[in-house]
Amino acid sequence: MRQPAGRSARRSGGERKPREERWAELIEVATQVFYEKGYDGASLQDIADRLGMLKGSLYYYIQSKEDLLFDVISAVHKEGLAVVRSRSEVPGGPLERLESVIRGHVEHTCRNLVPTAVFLHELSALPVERRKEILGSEHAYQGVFRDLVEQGQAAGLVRADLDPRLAALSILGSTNWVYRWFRPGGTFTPEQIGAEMAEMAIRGIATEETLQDRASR
Amino acid sequence: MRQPAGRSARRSGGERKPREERWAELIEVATQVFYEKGYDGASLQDIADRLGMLKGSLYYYIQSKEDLLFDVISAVHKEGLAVVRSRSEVPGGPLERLESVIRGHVEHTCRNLVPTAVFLHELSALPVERRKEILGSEHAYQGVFRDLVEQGQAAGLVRADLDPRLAALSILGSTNWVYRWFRPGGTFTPEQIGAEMAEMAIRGIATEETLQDRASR
DNA sequence: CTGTGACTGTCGACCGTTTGGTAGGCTTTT
DNA sequence: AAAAGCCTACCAAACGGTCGACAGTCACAG
Repeated sequence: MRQPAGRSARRSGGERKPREERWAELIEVATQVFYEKGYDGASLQDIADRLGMLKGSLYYYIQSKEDLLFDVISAVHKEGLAVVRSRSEVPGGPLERLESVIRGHVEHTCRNLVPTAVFLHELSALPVERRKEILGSEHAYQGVFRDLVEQGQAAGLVRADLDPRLAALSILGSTNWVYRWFRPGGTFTPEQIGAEMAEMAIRGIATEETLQDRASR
Repeated sequence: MRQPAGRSARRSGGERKPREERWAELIEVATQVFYEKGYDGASLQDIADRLGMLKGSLYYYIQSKEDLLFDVISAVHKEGLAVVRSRSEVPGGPLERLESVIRGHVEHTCRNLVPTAVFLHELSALPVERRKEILGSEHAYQGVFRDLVEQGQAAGLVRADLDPRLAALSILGSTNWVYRWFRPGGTFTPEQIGAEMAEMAIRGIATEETLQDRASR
């Protein structure tokens, strides 16, 4: 437990804040700590320390450590999915929509690096039921990508011999991997990454004719 | 600790095996347990239980829990890197080599799902120094892919406006993501996945002329 | 063929620390 | 005076790790 100084240190920091404000801080700090140490490697002590409160006090806000991870993850997931879903309904053909989805997804990942990393990396620390509660029984993200690929095939824009599930997983792989190497202020901007990845993805699945049409525009 | 029955149960399983054999078992079991529970989530007790021995006995083989993870990870990594490196020197042009690398990488991942997953997922549980000891100071995998892309550009086969690092990361992303969804006996075979991913990747980075040449072959 | 001693692999009990979690009381705000 | 926010003090369990004891195995001497 190791309280800094059980004896002499009376109510040291102990700032009192309204519930909502503290809750926001809690989520933020927990996200950061889970990011740095992983869910199992992080202790409630770590989180409490950084908030300037005692471990026991956390239970005024949460019911369990697991709940905390759940809240962190489900928040990012909801947000990310909203971005992707809205982009998938943008005006234009399937390929324009796919491009928009990829760019949006990548940019959102880069701008929310820490929460996204926790989502992608620590989801497996949740028990299956709670995982499903977040993802839906069918993987939602995957579905958006796959649908767009299928629409592209229906319109003759995407190679017909391609398995749409595989294509979706491939694209999702390259975009989801971004959280492993992107660093803000690094060589690339989120927009650059999004744009180039979208371009590669679309060229990867398009028919030759589609590519020529796009080139001559 | 909870020994099954400290009193009555004399040497229960306690099979005695030669060092090498046990070591192999240990690595295998540890890999599996790390896969299922994650490094921090797994306890030496879990591993010992599955080996039919006591926790303390593990220290006849290892110096620390961390060493165990290190050994598990560095083994897969060495193997995987060897596959990729050898494939990168296959006869043919840069694109043929890239295709071979991607196929080899994906197939190796699928056929060594569990160790690969531990490598990709738990590497971050190692302290930085030991991580570098495995990866080399420059990320080796990434280098192989990037080099091939650059060679492709030099030969005019790959779009010149593409950043080779970004292209490498994109390809590596889609292939490394495979460990998250592939299941043996599922819809796709490793060969299928490797082939389709290679095709998508190459089309994604190639110039229009290259694609037409390939199509007319 | 037997006796002996060194070695090897495992046990069993233990240590100090940390963990997630609980309960009741104190203080500040409303 | 009630409610909200946080602290103190505690718990049982689990963790990684240590260490002396000891049984089974094997090589070799007699």
